[in-house]
Amino acid sequence: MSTPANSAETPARTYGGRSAEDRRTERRGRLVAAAVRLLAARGEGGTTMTAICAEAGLTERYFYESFKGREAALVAALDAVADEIAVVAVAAIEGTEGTATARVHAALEALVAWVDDHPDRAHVALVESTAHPALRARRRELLGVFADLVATEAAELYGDRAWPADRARVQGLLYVAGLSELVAARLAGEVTLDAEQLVEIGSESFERLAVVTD
Amino acid sequence: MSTPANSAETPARTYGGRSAEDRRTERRGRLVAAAVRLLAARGEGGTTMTAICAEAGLTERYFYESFKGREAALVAALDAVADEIAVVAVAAIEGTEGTATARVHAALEALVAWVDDHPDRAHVALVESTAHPALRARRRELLGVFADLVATEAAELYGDRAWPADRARVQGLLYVAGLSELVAARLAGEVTLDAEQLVEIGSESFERLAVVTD
DNA sequence: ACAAACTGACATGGCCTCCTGTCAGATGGA
DNA sequence: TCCATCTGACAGGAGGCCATGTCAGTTTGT
Repeated sequence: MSTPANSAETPARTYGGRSAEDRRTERRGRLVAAAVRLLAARGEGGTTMTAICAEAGLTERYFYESFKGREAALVAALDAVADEIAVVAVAAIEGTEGTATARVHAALEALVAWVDDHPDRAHVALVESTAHPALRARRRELLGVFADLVATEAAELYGDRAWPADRARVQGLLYVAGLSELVAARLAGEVTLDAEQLVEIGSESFERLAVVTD
Repeated sequence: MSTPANSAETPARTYGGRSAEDRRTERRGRLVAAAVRLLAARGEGGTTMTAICAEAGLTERYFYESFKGREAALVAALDAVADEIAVVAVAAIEGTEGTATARVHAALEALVAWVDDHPDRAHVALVESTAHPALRARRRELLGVFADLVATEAAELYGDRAWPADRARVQGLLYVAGLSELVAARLAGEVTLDAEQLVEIGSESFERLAVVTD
């Protein structure tokens, strides 16, 4: 009972001028960043625990400090990239005033610009996210989130002229999935479109799908 | 020079009443079928060479008789399933008379029915096809083929009211990819739609995307 | 200065996979 | 009948990864 507070569980000492928790999260960040780089460079199959540790400059012990296993690290890497994308998309939509068309346009411009600026991370989000069961599960969730986002925006932008509510999520999923495949194909060089054309096609398709015509 | 024809390379003897080539292709077929079953049941990671051989009731030697390695077998399995789908789609389109809308409807009905009748094979085509680099490459090719098919149909069905030619392939890709993700989501139970609703959404989306409105 | 906590390098065991090789038994043609 | 071909079962090495454990050296607080 000499030392009072958190004793056994977290001896909690400062090291290198930083708290235990600080160091711990910094190591986790390095591991996640390393996993993202490896996913981009070597694919899911090459992103082994050993490789992640080597890339991060950390030893295996610290890997298990932050992750239960390889799978958890892969999912964390995907989450990190997905968060970036969500931030970019939401910021563009919320930061733009004007007509519905203009806001959709702005969101797509921001997304395409991000992909062009970060092709490696985009590859992780669009391609490697399908390579492992755990990643696929997470990708499905993320697709659903974006589909809901799209559906919500459609309702907000177009009002009663948008999808009927019961179909919004489904239509949103079709749109989001189709667009992401198109972006992935462009990223892989299989489709040659400049950013402007891609944005144009994306927003035009969105309007055609979202707005009820009859 | 006593025995004349094909000597060293292909001793070519009948066994079990069947020619050498006959037996060889039958074994290959068993291996491919086994690979498809394993892809559906255990996923790409569980579809090892050893497992394929065990499932097919053949030994490793016969595996290498037909395939250069595991990858080749995986691709062959995907091809087998993709061929089925293409046959179903083409047959439905070509076998239906009537309006453009009716033909699109018929094609989607046939595809959805096939998915419902063969959920395992559908899972291989829609989900596991993204699990391995070699499979992804093949999947991309197949998506392109279906996108072109869709683009061609759009032009044939809707004439000048369809996509402009330079965008047809791209728009087709967006549609095909979006639809396949939607079908996959339904297959996974994440989206509850009966076959009729799915067909309706699919054909409606197709018309909205394909037909120029302005 | 000294003990406790922290860090990094390394090694070991267990497991599974790919792939090759060997060997006995079954089948077909001369 | 006899030999060549075909078939199936199995063994085993090489290689990779996961997960854990050990150990010397460094930093911190007392």
